[in-house]
Amino acid sequence: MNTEKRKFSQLYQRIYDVVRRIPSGHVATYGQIANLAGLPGQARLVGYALHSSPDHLVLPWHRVINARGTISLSEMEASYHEQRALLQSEGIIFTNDRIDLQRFRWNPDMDGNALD
DNA sequence: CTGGTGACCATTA
DNA sequence: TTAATGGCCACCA
Repeated sequence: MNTEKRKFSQLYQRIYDVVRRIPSGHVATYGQIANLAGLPGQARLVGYALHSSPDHLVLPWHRVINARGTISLSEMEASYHEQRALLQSEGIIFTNDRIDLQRFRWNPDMDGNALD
């Protein structure tokens, strides 16, 4: 129906879907999300989708960072500090504004299967 | 239709 | 280590 302003395409939904699966205490990169959403090489789209992510969708958007392990926002923006605070509250550790991806990156394979 | 933009990324120097 | 470059393509004016 076109009466409803279609701000998000099915593509966005796919992206939001993956983002929703990131567990607390872990992070994923934009590229990683793109791959899991079946959109390889479309990291930028993930960023775009999150940027325009509507408020009524409750997403763990703060768990998505760039491949360098840093927050992709300007420190001048309030959302930067918000993201950082949220991550820290989940146990993520920042070292010089950088997160150790080796340690905190979400591994979707062990999402549900405990293969300890 | 066209052109500019971007919460990105891998590669190269 | 940082900096520059090309690629990617949905979205928007």
